[in-house]
Amino acid sequence: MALKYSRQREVIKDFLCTRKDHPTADVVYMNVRQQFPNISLGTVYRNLTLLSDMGEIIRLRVGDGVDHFDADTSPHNHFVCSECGSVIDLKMENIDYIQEAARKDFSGRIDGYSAYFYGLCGSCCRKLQS
Amino acid sequence: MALKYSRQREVIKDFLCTRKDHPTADVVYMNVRQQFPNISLGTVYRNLTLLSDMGEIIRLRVGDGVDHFDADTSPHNHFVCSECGSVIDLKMENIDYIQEAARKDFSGRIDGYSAYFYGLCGSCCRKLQS
DNA sequence: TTGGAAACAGTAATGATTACTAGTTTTACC
DNA sequence: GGTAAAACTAGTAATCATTACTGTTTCCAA
Repeated sequence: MALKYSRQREVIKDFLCTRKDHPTADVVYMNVRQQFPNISLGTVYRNLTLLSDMGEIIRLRVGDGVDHFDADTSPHNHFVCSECGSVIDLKMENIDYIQEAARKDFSGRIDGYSAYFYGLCGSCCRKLQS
Repeated sequence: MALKYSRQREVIKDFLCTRKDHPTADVVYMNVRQQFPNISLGTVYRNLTLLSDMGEIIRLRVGDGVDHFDADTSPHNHFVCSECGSVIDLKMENIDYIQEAARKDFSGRIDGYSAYFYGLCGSCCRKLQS
């Protein structure tokens, strides 16, 4: 009986599924609170951690000091805008082969990697031109 | 006269050059304090940020919630042990070409990427076998 | 030498996240 | 349906890395 049903967890997961912008815990909290006014921030954090431990969502660490969460667990990469901070999905070929390159001259075991790209997003690019 | 000499900054940089294990700000502080007992943690943080802004050192964010610093600014990749948390240099071919893959179908501008590998380091591998 | 910018030590504040606690909900079993 | 243990919750306090503030000190160009 390790895991019990929880309405709060369902609502959090459902909310995350509606978003493609990789919200932070705080953004999840703000939004979920509209349907669930009494939910506590701790509950949001606990369930986001639980869901990501179960592999139902992904925790993204893109170096801005705040964790982002993604309900899309299919393999894909991310881009972070240095200007506006938005986190965007990248449509690109799979680059898992970089693991082979890393394994070549390494005595330990490589289980995976974390990679993200940064620069200016399309909309910030346009703004900076004008 | 934007940048002035500072003994503290020099000592911090020198210490970092002696280390290949990518210490955190706190580790730098602990060690530098042995030669410089009155140095303040804020000074360590400020100078690490300054040095990395100038490109003399690199700030590493490997998802453990603490920044690591590296005096080796030549292009190379890093490995993080999931067991002991150590951060290790990887000798591997350059993988900058993944940026081209990312640029292919993207409307913004890609300036760079951040990547690190994780798994078990050599020494933790051996420990877990016995 | 000296004036002002830059840096400093020491301390307080910030902000994301985690831990704690007493009460509530879920669920396996009767 | 009843019930009890385990999981979960809200609310709050604590943690911990990092940054900001403040009054003093150091550096350096003129």
